Order: sequence, then C-alpha cells, then structure tokens
Amino acid sequence: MNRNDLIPIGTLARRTGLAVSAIRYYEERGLVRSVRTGGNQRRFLRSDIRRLSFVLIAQKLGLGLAEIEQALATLPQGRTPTVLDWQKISRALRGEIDHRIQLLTRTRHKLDECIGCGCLSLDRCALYNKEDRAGAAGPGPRFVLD
Amino acid sequence: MNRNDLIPIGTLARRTGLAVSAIRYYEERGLVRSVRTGGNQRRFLRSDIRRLSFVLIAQKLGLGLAEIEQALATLPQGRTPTVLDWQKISRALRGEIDHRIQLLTRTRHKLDECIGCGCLSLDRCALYNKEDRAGAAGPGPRFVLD
DNA sequence: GCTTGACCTGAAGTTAGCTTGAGGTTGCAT
DNA sequence: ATGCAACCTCAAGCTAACTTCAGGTCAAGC
Repeated sequence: MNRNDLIPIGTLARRTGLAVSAIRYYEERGLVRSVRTGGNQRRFLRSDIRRLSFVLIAQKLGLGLAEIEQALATLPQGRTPTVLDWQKISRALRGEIDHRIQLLTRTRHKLDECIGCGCLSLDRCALYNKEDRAGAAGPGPRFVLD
Repeated sequence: MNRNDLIPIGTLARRTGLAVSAIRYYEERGLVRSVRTGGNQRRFLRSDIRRLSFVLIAQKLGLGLAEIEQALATLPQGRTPTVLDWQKISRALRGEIDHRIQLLTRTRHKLDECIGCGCLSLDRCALYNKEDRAGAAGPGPRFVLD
C-alpha cells in the first residue's frame, strides 16, 4: 500500500493527459516533487495526479505557473492532501473565476456604450482609456485582462 | 485637410499608448498600413488611432494578433472607416466576450460541484476530463479557455 | 540473458509578441 | 546652415511554457 502508491512518470502523464516532458518541466519549476529509484528514475505520489490536474484547470483560467505555484504552496508536498486541503484551494480558484467574470462583464458594458454611441473614439470612450494601460508591459506574450 | 491627416509614428504611439516598436511590428504583421515620405518615414492615417485602439481592446480579451487581423480585415484599409464599419466590428467583439463569459460561468459551475463533493477527483470529475484536453498543444505559452 | 520500451540528462529549438541595440538618416526649428 | 530629436533598418534578445533531439541507462517480460 505504500510501495504501490508510487507511480512512474509515464503513468502520471497518461493519467493527467500531460506530456512526460511537461511533467519533468513542472518538477524543475517546483510544482511537483518526486523521489528516485535506485536506477535514478522518478516516482511520484498517486496524489500528484490531482495536483497536476489542478495545475491544468488553473492554467485554463489564465494563471501563470508562478501564480499556480503560489496557490499550490498551501498544499502539503510529499504527503497526500486531505479533502479539506483541496476544498480550500478550490475556493481560491473560484474567487479567480468570479473576478474574471466581473472584468469581462464590465468590459462588455463599456463596449455596449461604445456601440451605442458609434464612437469607439479615443479620449471620450471608456474602453480604451490610455491611463488604464499606462506602464503596460515589456516583451513576451500579452495576457488576458491583467 | 488631406495632408494634415497623415501623422508620424511617434504621434500615433502617443495617442494609442503603444510603443513605436510595437506599431512597426504591427505594420510588419499587416495590422496597419502606412505611406512613406520622401525621406522614407512612415505616415499613418489619423483613423489608425482607432484601428490600433481596437487591437488593444481585442488583445485584452485574449485574442491573438492573427484573429485580430481577421476581424480588422472587414474594415477598409487605407480609407477612414465609417461609424457603421466600427459598429459592425464592435458587435463581433461583443460576441467574443459573451462566449468567454459563458465558458467561465460553466467552469465555475463545474468547480462548485467539485467543491461540493470535495472530490477534485479524476475520472469522475467534470472539471478535468482528459478528453476535453486531448491533442492539446505544442510549444509556446498556453492560452485561456481555448 | 536479452530485448524492447520506458526512462534519464542537457542543450537547443519553438511560438507569440514584442523590445533593445547598433549604426545611420530626416526634418523641423533656430 | 546647423543641431538634435525623431525617424529608419536589421539582427538579436527576451519571457512563458514547453518540445525535440542526441546519446545513453533501466527494468520487466520472454
């Protein structure tokens, strides 16, 4: 029951739908941990299937791996998390979703006003207020609704 | 009135909040056009301020430049678009927003179920159904809610 | 005991969306 | 006529999140 709870990377990949290379990358980033066999092969906890699945959901919401790492930090590493652990972290995710829905709803509202007035016109239009964007970015891909 | 409608890239940058380098990049990508002066400097139409502002809004919604290019293709290039042109394209954007809100709402619903049952458990949990993800990706950054 | 598929590491490549830098030219104001 | 900011091009760099490749090792079944 203890030995059998350790699974090789390929199994973890199959169970989560992730590529083996992606899991190795996540381990490097510190999102999962593994122990090694005598022959230097990784063995993961069965509960890491959930852990990585959580990563996938959070990614769908547009969170970066760094943020996801933060969220996961509240879970115990190396021990199977309890149901309560998962409930707590899931609620945090729900908060994120709510926030994003709000942002989108606001954007939609603004856009409606702009369609109404036919303007899409700078300076007056709430939608692309230069100030909202000031000091925006840097290189790299652009992300969604900040 | 015709001459004066042509603005240099720096002005366009200031009016949109974009970096000069970004505008040059967009031109290369075909999102805007410009004419050149005798001395090979770019001159843009005043209406390109709107055009680029539209790009910014669409980006906030998570659209890629390729998709934005498609949307913009319905606008006349090289001539100032009419109010009706803009209304049409704005409505398309509204559709996108609606779609995204729907997706998020569905995800939230699924997450609620999962919090309810405390599961976050594969195979049974609607949230991370492997099938939904199959044939996912390739390299590069991951994007939001497909 | 041998084969074959799963696994290992490290370095380099990929995509998106830009920025930065080097080295040179333009154009408006004085 | 001269200065200086704004402009030009082209190549290379950057971040995120991975994949791909080369060259080797492990382990489970026959």
